[in-house]
Amino acid sequence: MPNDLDIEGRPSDTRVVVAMSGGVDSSVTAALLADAGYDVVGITLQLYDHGAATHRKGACCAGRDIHDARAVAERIGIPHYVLDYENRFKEAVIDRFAESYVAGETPVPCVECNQSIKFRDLLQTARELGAKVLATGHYVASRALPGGGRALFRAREAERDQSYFLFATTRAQLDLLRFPLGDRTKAETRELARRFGLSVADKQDSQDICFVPTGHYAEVIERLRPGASGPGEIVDLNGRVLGHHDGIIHFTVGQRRGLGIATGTPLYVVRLDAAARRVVVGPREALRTSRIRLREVNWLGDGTLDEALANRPDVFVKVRSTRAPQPAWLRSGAGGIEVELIAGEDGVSPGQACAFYDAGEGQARVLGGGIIASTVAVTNSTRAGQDAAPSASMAAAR
RNA sequence: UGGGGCGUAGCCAAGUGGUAAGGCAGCGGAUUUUGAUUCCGCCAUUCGGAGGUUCGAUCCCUCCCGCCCCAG
Repeated sequence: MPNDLDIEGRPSDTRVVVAMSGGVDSSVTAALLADAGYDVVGITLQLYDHGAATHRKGACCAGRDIHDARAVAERIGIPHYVLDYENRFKEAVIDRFAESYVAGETPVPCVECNQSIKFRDLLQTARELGAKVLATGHYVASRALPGGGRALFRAREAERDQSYFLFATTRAQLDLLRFPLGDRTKAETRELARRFGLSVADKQDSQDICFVPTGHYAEVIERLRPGASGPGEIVDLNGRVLGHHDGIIHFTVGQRRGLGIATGTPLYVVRLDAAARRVVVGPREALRTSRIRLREVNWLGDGTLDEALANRPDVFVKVRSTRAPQPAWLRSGAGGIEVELIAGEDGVSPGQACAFYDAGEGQARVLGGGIIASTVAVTNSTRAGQDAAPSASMAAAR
């Protein structure tokens, strides 16, 4: 009979590696599993230089956090290892992050980190250590499917749900991953932390990009790619020059602040033209997007992606982490997989994630998702350059 | 150097004898395991300058400075 991690055998015979960041969530995850009798091994990844980030509250996996993770492991009596993943983290996450910005996109480093660092590299390490599965403190639910395999669902507490950052998890990875906190609330987690006597019980939630200690991500990019993003023009939808900026990397679609241009009405970044080093701005209405083209699509629903697409399925999508899933159609278009947003969304940026769900509320099943390659405005007559391979937007900019 | 108009925060702008609206920009905070958005707060002891009238002037008068228009 399978135990509560859906694995055959007794907990004590089941080795589980827990990815411990030093925060409350992963600490409680480890404590919970240890308490249930599993053979738990804690692993903390050192992901980046901790010199700069040591004093940063809420940062993950540098100095202070490693310390906290170690203390928790000691407290709950499990072995704990710290692995140096700095190089691979830099290559897989930080460098890509910089490249994405330089290319005029806005990346989601957490997606990349989960996908390659945690669920590929660390998972493999866990297997090598004899673990049946890798558990993390993510707020997302994973359940065994009747016919075999597992499915991913949004967390019980919708505001806490982290499925947006996990859409790229493959089925194979899903089989080897467990998320014990998916059906718990944050309040419960903290309560458990107190009950287990963990020092991190009241530790502040992490936020912002973990490897950007100052909160100024552009500084990091500038250091990694000196001069890659030079100054350029800020133009309106008709190409009229309204001002100048010192680097496209400082902006993202939908952004209002930082433009420094005072017309009587608010201006937002409508799109970025990396080749021409231009920031195109317009009124809020110009932010409305009705269609999104995706790349790197991962399908987690029943059947194959092609089978699903054949039916032009009704789905719900999230194009940002902080909003409830919105109704959409999924289909195969000229340029690949496309998402038609029924109600439209504002400020959708290439490089961001688009996660699919089977419902707009509750613990919807995660059907996968993709990276936003380009967007099409609601009224595309005025904005030919918006739907865009780089060549098209360059042509439109002239 | 004839006539007319205007000069209020970084930009735009209301007020016009009773003690400086608003928008944009900017700054700070809240929210947020991505970027944004959004929300909240702050932002002219002072109205081109100097005098005068008045209990009291951004508002009335005089002069000066600057800008704009028309110009027979």
